[in-house]
Amino acid sequence: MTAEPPVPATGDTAGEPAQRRRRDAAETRQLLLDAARQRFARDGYAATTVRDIADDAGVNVALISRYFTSKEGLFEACLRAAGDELRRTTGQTPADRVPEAIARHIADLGAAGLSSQLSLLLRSSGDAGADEIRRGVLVRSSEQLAAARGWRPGEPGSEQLLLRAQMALAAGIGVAVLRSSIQLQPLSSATEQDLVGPLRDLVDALLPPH
Amino acid sequence: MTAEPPVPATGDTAGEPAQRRRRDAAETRQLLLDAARQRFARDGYAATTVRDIADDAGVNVALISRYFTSKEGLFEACLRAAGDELRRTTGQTPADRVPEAIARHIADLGAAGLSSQLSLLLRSSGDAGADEIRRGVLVRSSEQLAAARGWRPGEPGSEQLLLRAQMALAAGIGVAVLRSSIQLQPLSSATEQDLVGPLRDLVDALLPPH
DNA sequence: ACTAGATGTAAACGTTTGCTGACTTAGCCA
DNA sequence: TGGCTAAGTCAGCAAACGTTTACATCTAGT
Repeated sequence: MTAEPPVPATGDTAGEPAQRRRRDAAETRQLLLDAARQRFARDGYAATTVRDIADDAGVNVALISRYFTSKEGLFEACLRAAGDELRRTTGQTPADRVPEAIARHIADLGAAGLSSQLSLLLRSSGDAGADEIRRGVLVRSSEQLAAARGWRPGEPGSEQLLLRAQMALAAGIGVAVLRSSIQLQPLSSATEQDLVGPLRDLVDALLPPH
Repeated sequence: MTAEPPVPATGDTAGEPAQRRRRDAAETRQLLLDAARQRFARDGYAATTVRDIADDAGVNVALISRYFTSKEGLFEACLRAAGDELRRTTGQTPADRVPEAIARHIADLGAAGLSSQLSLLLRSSGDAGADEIRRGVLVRSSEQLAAARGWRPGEPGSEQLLLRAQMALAAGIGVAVLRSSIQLQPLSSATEQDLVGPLRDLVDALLPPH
């Protein structure tokens, strides 16, 4: 459904961040989105309750239904945000800088970290619509990654390259989850510097620079 | 009434021999275990209901509490079974055959497949005890994997090797999940032969044969 | 200043969840 | 056979879930 909540009238007094309104639909929406992304990424969809999210955001539960129609709608919004972020990374990164970019994503364990957006991508919601969004995000990201190493759609024999790009993506997501969600040591406490070397080896082995 | 040993120790899953006891605690336990492993791996812990599991196993719900105390107890039992299986693979495999072994695990997409046991390892239950078991399984498996490439506990500078082994494990689990749970194409329909090559490159890059 | 609509609140709805206790039935031995 | 115990069934509880409804309060435009 394209159920759009009452459009947050942010058009007024644009570019006025200093003046924080006490009632700001756009800000409330964003608070919910941030809280939900963290919860969904860390605990999974089913284990996360809408009351948890609302409490984290410091906001009333009913506003989830108001702004995102339902819990599923909120999850889909999180997926889209994570997909945009990921595509931005894999898209506008020079081919030889991909391992560093992935390492930066994975290493960022902060509360609002990019790592949680990676973990989000393998949390299933049980909702068919969300699954489709997630697949689309992953397909596009892996295609961008493969393209950076010479893959062209439909080219014979290039299926192998796409497969290898997807495995590299899977590896990155796996590392992100074992770090943030499972908290496996010493992987969990490794720094970005610790990760970038092995990741470079990994990516270069799967996708040889051409 | 033909006398039958009290515990037939049934090993088969589907094959229904004519002489199946109508009341067999050991078999019922195993039916529940198999059904639970599949459900937990595919849908996650929180999204799986005990009624779902019982229905899949063709067994009454109350028997879960009887045989496994609780839903969490059943999950922990699944985790232990998956851990034994994984440790058996990483443990008694020659160092240079590790990629093949991992590929075999990942490629097995059957209903009672080994792949689902890999996916199980990154499903969180929200239970502290289960999380500890999972961490233990992953730590031991990664140590075995690292040891096969020369890692020795406590040796200075070998932390790097363990880290790389955990990343290889993470990569394998990530691939398994994207294949079975997310169903990402073409990764999902790749055969064992398709996977073993890239996996060999991946493992060798992370853990150079010494 | 007044009002209409946007924004937020509180409480409850109906459903589903994991789990339990009392019950019935099958299997086995004396 | 009779009877005792293991194995399985059944109905239902209390809590938690997502969602909705009715209401209160703030903000913006006139």
